[in-house]
Amino acid sequence: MTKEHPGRPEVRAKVLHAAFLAAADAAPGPVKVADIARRAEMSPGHVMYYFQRRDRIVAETLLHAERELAEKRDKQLAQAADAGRALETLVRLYLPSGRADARWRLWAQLLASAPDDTETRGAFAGVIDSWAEALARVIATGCDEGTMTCQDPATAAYQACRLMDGYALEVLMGAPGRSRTWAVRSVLDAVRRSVS
Amino acid sequence: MTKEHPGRPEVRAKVLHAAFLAAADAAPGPVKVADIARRAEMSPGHVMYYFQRRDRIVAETLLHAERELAEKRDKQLAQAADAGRALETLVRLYLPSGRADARWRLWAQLLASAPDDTETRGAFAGVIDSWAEALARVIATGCDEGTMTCQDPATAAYQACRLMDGYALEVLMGAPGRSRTWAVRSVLDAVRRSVS
Amino acid sequence: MTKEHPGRPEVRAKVLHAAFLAAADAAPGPVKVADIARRAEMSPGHVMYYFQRRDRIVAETLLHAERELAEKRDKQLAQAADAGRALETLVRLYLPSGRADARWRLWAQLLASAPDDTETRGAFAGVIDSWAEALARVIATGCDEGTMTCQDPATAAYQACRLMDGYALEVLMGAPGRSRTWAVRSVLDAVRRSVS
Amino acid sequence: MTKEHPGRPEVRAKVLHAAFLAAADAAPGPVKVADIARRAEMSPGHVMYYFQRRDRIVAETLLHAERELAEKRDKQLAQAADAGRALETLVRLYLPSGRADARWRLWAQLLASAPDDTETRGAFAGVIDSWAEALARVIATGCDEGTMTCQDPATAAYQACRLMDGYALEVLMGAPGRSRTWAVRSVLDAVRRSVS
DNA sequence: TATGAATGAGAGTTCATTCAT
DNA sequence: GATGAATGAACTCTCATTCAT
Repeated sequence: MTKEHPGRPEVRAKVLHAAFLAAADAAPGPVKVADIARRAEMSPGHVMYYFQRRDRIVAETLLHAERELAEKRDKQLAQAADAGRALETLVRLYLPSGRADARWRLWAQLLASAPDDTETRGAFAGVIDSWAEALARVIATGCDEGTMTCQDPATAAYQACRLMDGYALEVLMGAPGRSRTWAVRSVLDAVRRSVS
Repeated sequence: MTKEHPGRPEVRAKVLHAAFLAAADAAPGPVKVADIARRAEMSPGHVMYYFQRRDRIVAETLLHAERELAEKRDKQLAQAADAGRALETLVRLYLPSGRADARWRLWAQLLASAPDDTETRGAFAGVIDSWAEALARVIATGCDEGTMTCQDPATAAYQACRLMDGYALEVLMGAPGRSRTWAVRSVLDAVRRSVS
Repeated sequence: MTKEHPGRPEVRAKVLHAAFLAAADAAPGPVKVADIARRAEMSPGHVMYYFQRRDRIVAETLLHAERELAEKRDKQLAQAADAGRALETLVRLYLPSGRADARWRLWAQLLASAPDDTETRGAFAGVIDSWAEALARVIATGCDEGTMTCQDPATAAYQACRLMDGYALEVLMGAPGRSRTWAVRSVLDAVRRSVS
Repeated sequence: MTKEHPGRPEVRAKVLHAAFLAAADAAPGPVKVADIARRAEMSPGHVMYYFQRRDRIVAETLLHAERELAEKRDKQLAQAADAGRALETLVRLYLPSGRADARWRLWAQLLASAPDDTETRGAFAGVIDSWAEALARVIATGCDEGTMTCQDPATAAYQACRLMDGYALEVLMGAPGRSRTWAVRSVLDAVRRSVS
């Protein structure tokens, strides 16, 4: 899916990185091609040469960011001392860092004009599920360790991810008191209880 | 807060209604003032005369829609035969009808460029909390009836709402298999289990 | 000329006064009807009922302001101890108080879109000339008093007025150092020298 | 200051030229971007790509026109047979050609909404002063030639320029009898007398 | 590949003016 | 006379996208 694209992959990556940074910026609305180009130190025309439509940039940036984060996540989970620590790690990685979290801003932009083609939608579904699967493995490990109890880790994990989504929205909206710290604690409380 | 606005309140309501309908439309991106005006059968200038900034329309439309839905919700909950039915009613009202659900599209647009002023943010926080409170009452009733068990209805209700948010996002993204029906069933399952 | 206008003259005067105040306001551009209406504590529609076109308001406001100022001027000149004092009085009244001087701002707006009809233009020519005539009388008096020397007071006065116009523009442009004080002193110097 | 602008300088010049022509047009009010674009045979968007704000176009157009005129002026002054001719040349170049003089219309528009930033104001002050300096040189030359007498050419020149400003306003207002010819003659009379 | 000038459609917004009440 | 809602025409400005070089 990332194959058969024009241009050198390294340049594409540079654009994607630039778009990610641009998303975190003060600008509340959609990321602008010109902003991305400036950050990537190339011309807008060149950016468009790589990604024909602007929304592709947004979509692929998010996809790229999620893939990188998934790698990081799996690496950290593998190094976690126990399932409890792993759970905490995962939650911290998943939830937004605050109102300006680039990854979640991209999600919001994507939602505001959800892509039409099923292929892209499928790719995002995969990304979403990968978190649930990772969490399921953590829970399963916890069960093996005897620190957690769960009859259906897959379902529990999936629902925990949906719960995190909900808390993420609260953080993004930035209502008073809905900070990242609050969200992390709330989610951890809820998930721990559900697997105890 | 909604007071002291220029123009007759009935016309404001008409605009709000038009904006709501416009949001549900095929149009992928943000609602356009011209679209709203056309639906309300007035000129764009007139629309701007009532709401000086476009984002105010979006915000107030969602607020208005939520208030109306809250009324409907409370009415229906009052008429529910028992807490079980009430729960189902609430979940069905909360979750999006599908990818084109106007209310949830407005939420998405709002998230994509979250308002800066704390006042507006506070208003939305209130709207969000009102659902949790309603659900808490349902759960409390269920406990009284003996059909539910819950030590902390408020927290359980709040988390159930966040869970619904997460499922709502899935429906909005429209991945294959993530239909409204699936979401309703999944949420009901989860919530019932948590209060049993 | 001020006759045969619709509406009570007192209301017209109120509008004119409001427009004058509005011109002095922070707003750099042309005075807006809505601003005038707000200050006059009436509706925009009502303002338009009195003055059919916006530019008429501007023109009549300036005319009105000039007439009032002319009255004030003549009164003060009559009370002046001698021609020297009278000269100073006149110059101080004529020159702008600063960058936000309402009267001069109105002149600037008028210049930016000079009226087409000869009648209005004639009225303004009259206003302009009235200053020259007043100054001519001052100079003549000075000659009588023996404190000034001038063979052609009318011409000298007219040119002095044009000189003041030029200095007024400098003050309006607000270049560093071009303050009202500087303008007053410069003009007085020049005029005194020319009639000595 | 004029450097580091986007776009080729030749195109910028074309826009400036178009804006200058547009200012002279029948249109009474401020120059419109669309008019400029049409004359420059480009799209409004393109015009905005070169000058991000409309008022910059006005300001830079006038600045550009003044610079060109200054060049022309200095060239003609250098070729003038004597100071008397030079004086006449300068006055003719400075005064408006009539009510529709583009340069003076731009000045009027600028005055009607004087720029806020000191930098721009400084640039205009420079332009204004350059005329006074040129005239001062003419007068100095006249003194050398023995055809003029003046103890302080700088001040005399500055005041002569202010006098011309005043006459220019009269021509712009277009009162009956206030033609360019009249203004030229009047100014020349006055200035000659002051340096004789 | 790479540039960045050029486009053009269209967005939001403003505002004088009108008109029903 | 008086209101202020309603209009609609314009205007400036933005921005993804294209294209000649």
